[in-house]
Amino acid sequence: MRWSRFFLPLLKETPGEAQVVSHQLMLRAGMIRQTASGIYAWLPLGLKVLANIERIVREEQNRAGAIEVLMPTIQSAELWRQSGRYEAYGPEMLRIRDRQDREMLFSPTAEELFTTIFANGVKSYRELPKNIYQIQWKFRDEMRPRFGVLRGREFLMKDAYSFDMDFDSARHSYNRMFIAYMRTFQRMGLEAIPMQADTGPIGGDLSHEFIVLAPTGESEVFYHENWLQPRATDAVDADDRDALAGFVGSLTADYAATDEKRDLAAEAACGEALRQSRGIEVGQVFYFGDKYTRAMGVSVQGPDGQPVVPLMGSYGIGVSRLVGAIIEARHDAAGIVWPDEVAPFKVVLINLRVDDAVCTAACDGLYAMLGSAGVEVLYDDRDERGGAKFAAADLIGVPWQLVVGPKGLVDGLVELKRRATGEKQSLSLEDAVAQLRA
RNA sequence: CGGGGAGUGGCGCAGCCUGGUAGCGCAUCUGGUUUGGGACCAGAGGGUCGCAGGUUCGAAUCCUGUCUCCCCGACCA
Repeated sequence: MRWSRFFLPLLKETPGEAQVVSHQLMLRAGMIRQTASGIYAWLPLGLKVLANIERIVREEQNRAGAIEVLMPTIQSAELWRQSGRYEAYGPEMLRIRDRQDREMLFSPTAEELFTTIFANGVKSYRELPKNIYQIQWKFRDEMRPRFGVLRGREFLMKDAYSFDMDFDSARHSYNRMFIAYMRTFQRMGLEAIPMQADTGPIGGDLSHEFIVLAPTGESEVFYHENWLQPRATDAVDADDRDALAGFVGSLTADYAATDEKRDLAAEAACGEALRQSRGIEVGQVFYFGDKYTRAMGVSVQGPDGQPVVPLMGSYGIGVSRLVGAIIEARHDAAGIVWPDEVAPFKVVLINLRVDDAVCTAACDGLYAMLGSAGVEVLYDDRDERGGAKFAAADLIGVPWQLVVGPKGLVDGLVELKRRATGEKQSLSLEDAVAQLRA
């Protein structure tokens, strides 16, 4: 993409509305614009990041055996009356009336609809287990939206729902999602800590929140310092029920809890190793048994011909929130530092002298070579001074900066710089392309 | 919802107390000089001061109402 043809409105100054660093950087880097309290428009750069996060989430869900669907955002109140939540959910649910004065709502979560769709399509125990998910916009009319996309009212969420015949199987479904979540966040460059958590309005008796440590986080969290070490998540066969249960058990052996679920005895056992900090919740997994299937009269036929009420879990990831959470965890004084897998581009090609025919020819050539090598490149072909280009490249946080100027070209060299570390190397054009291709 | 604060060109702000018809920096446009870490000179465009009502000869400024946004608290992916 040529910068001159892209839509990337950068801000030199921080808008007064933004208080936390991720919000400030998202506005300054031209990723989002606010349109109403807690509601954001996603501009091209932000959308590319959002799509990358979505892709990682999707790949890991699919890998864990979940099946993707897409539900409507607008749902009928009737559906929610069946579970009793239309009244119970309260003012956080945005209620709408259509032209026939029918009561509708903008979905804040989708247990009812998934349960209904499941019940319509699955009649036999032979078809279980099932785990179906979507990545869809939700709306929760929060009392106080804040911190940009970290607490928006409209937000993109991955929500998965598992259906099993018995507790052991349901527990396995839960564990599969648990490990998928660990992998998902690691791929985004985050160490998310699973913490025992309250189940809240969804209900149920087993739940973990996945928390990214950050000083701006809204949750107060307590954990054993062992959690500060990265965890291997590949070392288990997720299809082996006992092995996976053991693995998840060992992962959760170290204490970690949010402030609603503190265990003072466990904290005492941690001794000096107990840590307290703030965190951002990026995902939550719940097991809640037959809460919805029973309320909504859902059953499948068991092996003996008798009806069995399936047991459910639900699993959420805050996809749009992750954009903010990653920035909170990965930035410096100059701007964002994207982890490779979520970066909107792999490299910024910086043409230091667009007025210099040799320099521009070299850049155009590099742009073409990188393009045909399949490298996602943002080509800064704007008529700006070097300093402005470096500052802009640092702000948007693309992992590599390929700097091309007449001085280096005298010796046939360009400079390849790593955004995260500031390491620079001088290379020939061909070597630079080869390195970026790798 | 309770408590606090703010709405003035695209962004950041001053002016308001003590009414006299709007200003600064950045950004934008034109011309020129420049160009390896946010250039310089000259010129230009752009604002019914959130909205409505009131007071006054006259309102960004005073009064009333209203809308929106932000911050702190109780709730949540």
